[in-house]
Amino acid sequence: MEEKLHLLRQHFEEIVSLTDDEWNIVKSHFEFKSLKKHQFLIQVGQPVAFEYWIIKGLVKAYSIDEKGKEHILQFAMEDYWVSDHCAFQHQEPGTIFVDCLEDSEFFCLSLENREKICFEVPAVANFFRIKSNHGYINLQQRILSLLTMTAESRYEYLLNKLPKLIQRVPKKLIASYLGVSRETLSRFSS
Amino acid sequence: MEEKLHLLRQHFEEIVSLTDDEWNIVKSHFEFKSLKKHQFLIQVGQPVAFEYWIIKGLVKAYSIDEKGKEHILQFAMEDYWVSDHCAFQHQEPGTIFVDCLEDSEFFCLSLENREKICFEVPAVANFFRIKSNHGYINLQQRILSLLTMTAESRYEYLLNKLPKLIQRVPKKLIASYLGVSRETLSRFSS
DNA sequence: GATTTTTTGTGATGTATGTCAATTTTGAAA
DNA sequence: TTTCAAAATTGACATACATCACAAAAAATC
Repeated sequence: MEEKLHLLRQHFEEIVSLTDDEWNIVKSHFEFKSLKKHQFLIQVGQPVAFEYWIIKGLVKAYSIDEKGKEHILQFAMEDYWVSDHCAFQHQEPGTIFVDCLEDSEFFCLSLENREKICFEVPAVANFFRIKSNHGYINLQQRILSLLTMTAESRYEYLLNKLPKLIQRVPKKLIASYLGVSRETLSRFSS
Repeated sequence: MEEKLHLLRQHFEEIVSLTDDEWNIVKSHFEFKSLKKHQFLIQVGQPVAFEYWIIKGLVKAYSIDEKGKEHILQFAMEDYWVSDHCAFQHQEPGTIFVDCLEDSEFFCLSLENREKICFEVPAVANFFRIKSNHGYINLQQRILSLLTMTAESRYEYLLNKLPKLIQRVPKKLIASYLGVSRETLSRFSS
């Protein structure tokens, strides 16, 4: 476990510096969790007690529409954060599903604990501020890609941006992430 | 000007508390700017020196594709923040345009000053952290709406969510925000 | 290793939405 | 008030992509 916590510390220290004392405060506010492939991290209607940092593994966050079709909001793997941020932030029942595409391990942070360490250790507030800002920028780019690009060029773009991901994830899920039917994706060239 | 700064303070204090001393530090790091309708706040290829909090007015943030078509990333009005966050964060040339749909006034915050007040006044780091988080949640919902909803229901949804905006903005811009042609939007019922 | 399930590929067909063009309406400027 | 430019509407037609159906391939499970 010490090794895993060390990875988390590295993750923080990519953005901000922490003293050993600060780190000891921070790390004591996380819980460990491990799930097998196909198990759920978050479900619609259930409480969303945590934000999760992924130690290892791969998950998908998605919603299901009236017709039962799955729409993927995010893939998240090692070193990513994932949650139903909306439900988590407002402490409301989940609005999306998150489940494991591979056996996965997480460090879990409750809202209470997050606010606690953000106010006790200012560097942590800055860490999450900067992380959240990066996330915002990413989502803006995804929105632009949905507005400006054809399904095929979104696919090419993703192939370039996250080639490793494509290999770990069935194409029908990639299709669902891109907002295109799996049949159409299958007709694309590369 | 004191009145306008007071609005900004209120904006911060909706999320975090600030002592008078803290506020004096914070406010000294903002600059005032005023633009007329049709003037640019940010242009592609130009430096993006600031993030802007809108005191009054209305702007659109958009990119222009190879065919010269405009795609609206965001409308921003009173009490909103706007910038080319990506270019701003990395201090690179702008990748989008932001211009005024109405005469507008702004408080401007440089990257250097933002980082300064975030590290000098922890409450400010928390303010931006929480704001950024809210922004992230909003963008996630917009992505879901682009993935799951038809153009028509996205329009209805927007009518409900931001009725005031619709009245201040020509429909062809709404169309561009929704990712639909103005002709198609014009054929929708309500 | 055999069997079942999941994933992928491909054809035929339907549909939402885009594009082009012309007209009307609205609103801003003089 | 008149004039002019921008915005909105409407029709005809084009197209990217969805859907349905079925078959093949690959992967998971027993």
